[in-house]
Amino acid sequence: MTDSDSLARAFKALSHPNRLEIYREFVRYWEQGQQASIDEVPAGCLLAEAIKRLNIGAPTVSHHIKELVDAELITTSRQGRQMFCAIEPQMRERLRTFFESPAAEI
Amino acid sequence: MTDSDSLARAFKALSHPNRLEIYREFVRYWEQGQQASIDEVPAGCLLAEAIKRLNIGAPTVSHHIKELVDAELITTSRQGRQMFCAIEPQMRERLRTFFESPAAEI
DNA sequence: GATTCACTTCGATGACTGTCAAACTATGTG
DNA sequence: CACATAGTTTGACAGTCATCGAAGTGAATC
Repeated sequence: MTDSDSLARAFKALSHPNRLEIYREFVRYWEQGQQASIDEVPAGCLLAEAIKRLNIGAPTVSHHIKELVDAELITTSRQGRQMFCAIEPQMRERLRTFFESPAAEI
Repeated sequence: MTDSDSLARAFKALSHPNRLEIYREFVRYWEQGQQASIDEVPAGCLLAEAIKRLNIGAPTVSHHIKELVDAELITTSRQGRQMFCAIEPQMRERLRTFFESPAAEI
């Protein structure tokens, strides 16, 4: 996969308002977690909230999260029946530098 | 339009490899122009090249450029029958800061 | 072991997208 | 005016996407 392809894939994952909202909300939770020195976020409360706030069903949220994972924007893990999500700092950084020098391939 | 909507729109515009390539190529030309202290790029040569390199037709390129304009990633103007394109620095900066603090609304 | 919980997978559907060929517009050139 | 150039608009089509309801899975709880 070329550099442009993986970038395009990440942008695509963020190209839908609902998915972008989910990503932003993860970042919000995640940043709180960082302050408390844990690096993962229990997804449950967020997902339940996202389902309510964004007015979409659980299957759709599940699908959106998969896309975020496939685009390497987040990672997930499980403990029991809870899902945990973490931001992928590398991709976030890659995307930030893209807008500093969009022409540069990495 | 909410903050998330306009961000999502910009990401969508960059979510297709061909469109991303066109944007990157504009940035490349634009940065050369900046050094020569002009702020616009004659699109002609680029578009002809894009059509060849990316193997897509003129109507498709035209369509892609419109999407980039609608997303406020670039602006266009005309002189005679040549089109000129310029990068929108505000949007580029907005997107860069997004990846610094994705949760922050602006 | 039956039930609840927290998702996930499947199948379907309506909407959107990328692409092209053909026809069009507007500007410059002989 | 006729013709070429540079890009646009239109209409169509195949492919992708967001969403849902229904059914499934695997872990905790009773």
